Amino acid sequence: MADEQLTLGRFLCFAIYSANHAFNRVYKPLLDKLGLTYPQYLVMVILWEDDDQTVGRIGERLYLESSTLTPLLKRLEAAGYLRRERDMSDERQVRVRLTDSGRQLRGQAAVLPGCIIEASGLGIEKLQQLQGDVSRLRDALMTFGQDDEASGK
Amino acid sequence: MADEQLTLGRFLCFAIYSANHAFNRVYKPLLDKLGLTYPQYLVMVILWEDDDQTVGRIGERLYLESSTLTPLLKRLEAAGYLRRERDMSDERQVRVRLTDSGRQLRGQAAVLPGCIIEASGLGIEKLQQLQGDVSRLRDALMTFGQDDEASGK
DNA sequence: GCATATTGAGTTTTTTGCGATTTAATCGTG
DNA sequence: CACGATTAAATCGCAAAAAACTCAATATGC
Repeated sequence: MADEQLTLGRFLCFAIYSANHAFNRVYKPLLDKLGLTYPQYLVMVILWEDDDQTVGRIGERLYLESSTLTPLLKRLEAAGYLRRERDMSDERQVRVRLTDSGRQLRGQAAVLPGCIIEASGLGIEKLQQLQGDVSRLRDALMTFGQDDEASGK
Repeated sequence: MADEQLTLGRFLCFAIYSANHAFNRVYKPLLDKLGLTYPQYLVMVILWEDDDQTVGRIGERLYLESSTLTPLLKRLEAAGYLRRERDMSDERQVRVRLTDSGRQLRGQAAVLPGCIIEASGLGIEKLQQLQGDVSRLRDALMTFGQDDEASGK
């Protein structure tokens, strides 16, 4: 029973870990053409959905700290895809906005999700269900972490 | 239809990406006590299952290249958990073997999977099903990548 | 038996990611 | 208003991961 749990628990985390790698490998050649890395692509996706967000808000959605995002955003700024400007009314915040070049990239990136769906070899329903299950798992894991902090300290 | 695909494909990869992060965060405090990182833990798990493997074989099972594994294995060697020795009969290969200290670590790591199962908040059946689904997704993505190389080049 | 191809690890460099600390701006309270 | 507390982002230092490339050992073809 204990051994059974051992095996199961180990393998779900490994399945997620290796599936993440596999996604990376499929995305890599496609993203190379756009000059983006995978985390950079995720930031662009967020901005294509809602332009003009603060660093903190982007971090909330991607679960990343400012220490990770700041250099990443600077690289995207250097590539000409976005601008970083202090908010007028609250100068602690930095607002991130797409440039024309960044908006144009969206068209070129539009083929990506289709490629991924094809590569997954799964139907839309199954993909949708998996996305829901994995997202709920993530939320449970994150909640657990917070509980731990609250009770442990 | 095209837009629907866009959203789905994007979010499944993000669900996996963020779930992987969440696993990392849950594992981190537990692994810190053992002086291991998450990928280092995965290597140890493989060696606990089958000791005395080559770098290449470990890479096959974890889907990692030697460029990733070599530095990682050197750190584990420096920590005293394993030894790396050239194979006598084929000196291109390096055989990786646990030390006594590395074998002892298994006992301390035994609590981890239970913690992860608890953190996931899911039942054994659901975990098992998810593990299967995500593993199959990974295999499909990897097969696609290989097809791509074979036909594309 | 020798030249070439292939294989297996290692090296180098860039990006990612986190924790701890720092700086600057804003908020609250007296 | 002024003081300290809080917030947002940036910086620094570090470990890790991934890709491109190199190097050495073995295998293969002639």
